[in-house]
Parts: sequence; C-alpha cells; structure tokens
Amino acid sequence: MYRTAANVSERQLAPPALAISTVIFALRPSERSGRPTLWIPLVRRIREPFKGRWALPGGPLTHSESLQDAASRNLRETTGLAPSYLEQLYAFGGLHRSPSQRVVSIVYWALVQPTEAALADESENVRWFRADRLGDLAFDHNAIIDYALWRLRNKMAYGSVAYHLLGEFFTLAQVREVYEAVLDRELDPANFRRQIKATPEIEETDQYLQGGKHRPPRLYRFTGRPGLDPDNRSTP
Amino acid sequence: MYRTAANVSERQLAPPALAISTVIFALRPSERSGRPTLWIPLVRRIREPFKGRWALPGGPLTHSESLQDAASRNLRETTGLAPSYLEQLYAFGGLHRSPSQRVVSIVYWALVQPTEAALADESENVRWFRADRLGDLAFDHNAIIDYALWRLRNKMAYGSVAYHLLGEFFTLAQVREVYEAVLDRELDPANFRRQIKATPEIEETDQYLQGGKHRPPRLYRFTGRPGLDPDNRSTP
DNA sequence: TCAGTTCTAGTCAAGCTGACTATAACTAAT
DNA sequence: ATTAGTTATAGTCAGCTTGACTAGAACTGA
Repeated sequence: MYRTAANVSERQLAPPALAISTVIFALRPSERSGRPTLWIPLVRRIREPFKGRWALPGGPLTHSESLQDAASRNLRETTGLAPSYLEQLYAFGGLHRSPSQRVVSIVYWALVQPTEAALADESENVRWFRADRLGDLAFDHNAIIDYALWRLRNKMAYGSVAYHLLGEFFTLAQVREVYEAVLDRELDPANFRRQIKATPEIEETDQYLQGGKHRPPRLYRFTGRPGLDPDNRSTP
Repeated sequence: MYRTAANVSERQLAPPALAISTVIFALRPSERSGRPTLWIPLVRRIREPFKGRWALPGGPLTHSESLQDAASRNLRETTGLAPSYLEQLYAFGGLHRSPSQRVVSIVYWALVQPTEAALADESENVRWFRADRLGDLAFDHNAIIDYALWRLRNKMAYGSVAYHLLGEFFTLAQVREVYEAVLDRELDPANFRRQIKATPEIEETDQYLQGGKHRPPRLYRFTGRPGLDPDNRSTP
C-alpha cells in the first residue's frame, strides 16, 4: 500500500489498462468427508505488484478476440482447462484496485466438469484452493470471488447451471450433492428429486449406476443449453 | 460498413478504446392513452462513424472516477438527469462493434423519476424515444437496449426496482401501471395489491391522493435501498 | 339521489413446498 | 440363505402462494 503514492503523475497520464480475468469453479472431493466441494484454481503472481501472492488467472485482451474468447483462451493457457460454462461476471473499475496503475478488469466466471478438473495442470505457480479457504489474494480478488460465489448460488437456485459441474450422465443424488456443496446446506432427498424431475431439461435414461453398496440409482442427462447474456444469445 | 476495411492495420496497433454508456429509462404518459410508457433519451452522433444517427449517451472514462461515477457524470452532462437507480449492465466487447476502432463499452442502466424526466434537457441533439419505437441506432445499441429491457423486466419481476421509476409517494395503482408498462401486460388490481402489500419494503402512509374522479387511493412509500452488485454493496 | 368509477377486502380452488412415512432394491455381514 | 444396513424412490399431508372472481366502500358528476 506504500507503493500507491509512488507514481501518481504516471497514473494520471497512462490510459486505464484493460484486463480479463476468470473465476473458475470445479467440484473436487473433500479430503475428509469425500463429498464434493467447490474449488478454485489460482495463479501465483511472478511480478509486482503483489509478487508471490495468489490471484485469479487473467491477462490482457488481444485485438483479434472477443471478451469471451479472451477469457477462455486465458483459462486454457494458465490452467489447461476447457470450461463447460462461461459467463461474464462484472467489470471492476475502482480507482485503487492496483497500486501501480489504473486497471479495469472484465471478469468472467466459469464452470468445469470434474473429469476436466482432475487432469488440470497444477504446478509451482498454479494451485487449486477450496473456495472457502483462499487466504489473502492479490488486488481485490477476494471481493471478486465473493461476488462470483454469490452469483453462482443465485444462478443455481433459479437457472440450470448445476449440470455444468457434472459429467454427461449423473444421478439425482449427485445433483443434490452439487446443490448442497454450493449452497452449503443439506436438502431433503425426496423433495429435491421431485423438483428436479419436474424440470423438462432433465431426461431419464435407462441406465443405472452400478457399483455402489446399495440400490443402484438411475442415471439422468441434461438436455438444455445455457443462453441468457448477450454473448450467448447469438455470437456474431 | 465499407469503412471497416479502411484501416485494418491502424486497428491492430491501437489499444482497445474503453467507453462508458448508459441506457436510461423513465416513464412518460403515452400520447394517446395517457398511461405511462417507457421512454429512453438518446443523443445524436455529431461525428463519424454513424454521424447523424441516434445513440446511447456515453463517453470516455477519466482517471479520477470509478466506472459508476463515469456513468453518472456522463448521464448528467448529456441529458441533465440525476438517476434514482444506476446499475452496471454488461461489458460489450465484440470485435466489430465500431467500424473504425476496437471499442469496449461498459454499459450501465439507469432509472429516473418522472419529475426528473419531465424537466430533462431536450434539444436538437438529445431526444426522448419510446422504448418500443427506437428505429435504427448507431453501433450495436439496439441490441444493448434489448438486453437492458430484458434485465429491467427481470429485476422488476423479482427485485424492488419499480419504485425508482416513481416519486416518493405513490398509490398502489401507480405501481401497477409501472409493472404493466414494463412487462407489457395487464395485471389484476386486487391480486397485485395483495402481493405488493405483502412486501415489507412498502410502507402505508396516512395520506390519500385527492383530485381523482373516484374514491381517493391511499399513498404508500418505499423504504428499501437497492444494493446487490459490487458497486452498491459498499462503495470504498 | 343515482350512475359510474376506482379502491379495497375477501373467498375459493389449484399448485407448489417442506416435513414426513413407507416401500423397493441393492450389498455386506452373519 | 437370511438379515441388517443403506440409498433410491414414491407418496401423503398441511401450509403457503397465486390466479380468478365476487362484493362492498368511497368518491365524483349528472
């Protein structure tokens, strides 16, 4: 924070920098309970400001790509992930987000399926964190993630976004576990399945998941496409 | 559209320009029916590209102001309006939004109260349009307004945003007229008032609106603050 | 005084939700 | 082979919300 005063005049002259960042969510089994939990990959900053601190993956916007393309390229380059869902979150443009320079960040949020998440790159400078145990991140990234979490919970309650955290086939109990992990409270299995079965986007298959220590549950499939924001309406 | 090919190389070099624009909504009585309708102020472009066409009010981002401040300054300068509600809509960054240069627009949407809207500047280059009769606007501004309308309808159905289109005191019938104007369908008066009266943010006053040709309706007051997006949570 | 209008309260059936019970279908231990 | 344990799945019931509708209250203007 001392750094702030260093180059006020520079800051007045340079145009505001434009960056794209992404909050990436995936489910991973908890170490203890084994039940799915929300995890977020972060990258370590290798330059000032906030050198050494963890931050959201991000980078500049190149001229040949749309905002969404930039977000998804970025995501691939830093973490090796291909998202199953990608949506714009918010444009953050507060004056003092970065001590050195005025930066406007257009932030996206993404969901990746567990298979993807399992084989994601992890290295010295890329690491996954539990969404509820992030520590102090660079810039205003803690606040950004809080907002992304709020949005995810909201979309989950209304929209049909939960399925993008699962594979192609899933049991209703798995869907419930997703809801429980994200909303952080237990849900009544019977009532939950009644609601889910009432949504037309969920299709019953004639497959069953074998191998459990109990009655094998039926597998279902999601047959809806996202689509709401301008980018996903009809990308020109 | 011919213009597009003119200076491809220039475009590759210059950094993407960052602009702030705002979709402003207000209610005005319809010419014919007299019932309130949604109107939007637009400004005429005095430069290429799209010279002479109508467009959303907007402008550049200066260094000393946040995104929201830029939107509200802009709004004041171009239309003389002070909004009662202001929220970020979306960041539009398609490659071909502007034929001459790559422009990323962070768009806000605003609601203004009828008293404000009545004394708003109108001139050769600023004019109000009915939201459903806009004609062909500059850039992708038709699509932006469509999205803003979608968002307004959505927020209206859930949130408590309708009251920002009204003055401090209002009758329940006026609230209903707002809903009817925005959602574009008639609502049952009895059921509607039951719902509104159930929301805790609506406070009964002991005033009545006199002067009608019928039983004078009671006046109510809205006692809630907006608050949801990062800007409005706690502006630092 | 009465007709016309809107305001306002209330009723009723249909649908959804949360809490709960009960049975089905499998595995693992006895 | 039987039984206990576990999850899957269906169903019931009361409480709440919602849409359609009825009816009276309160004002104005003829």
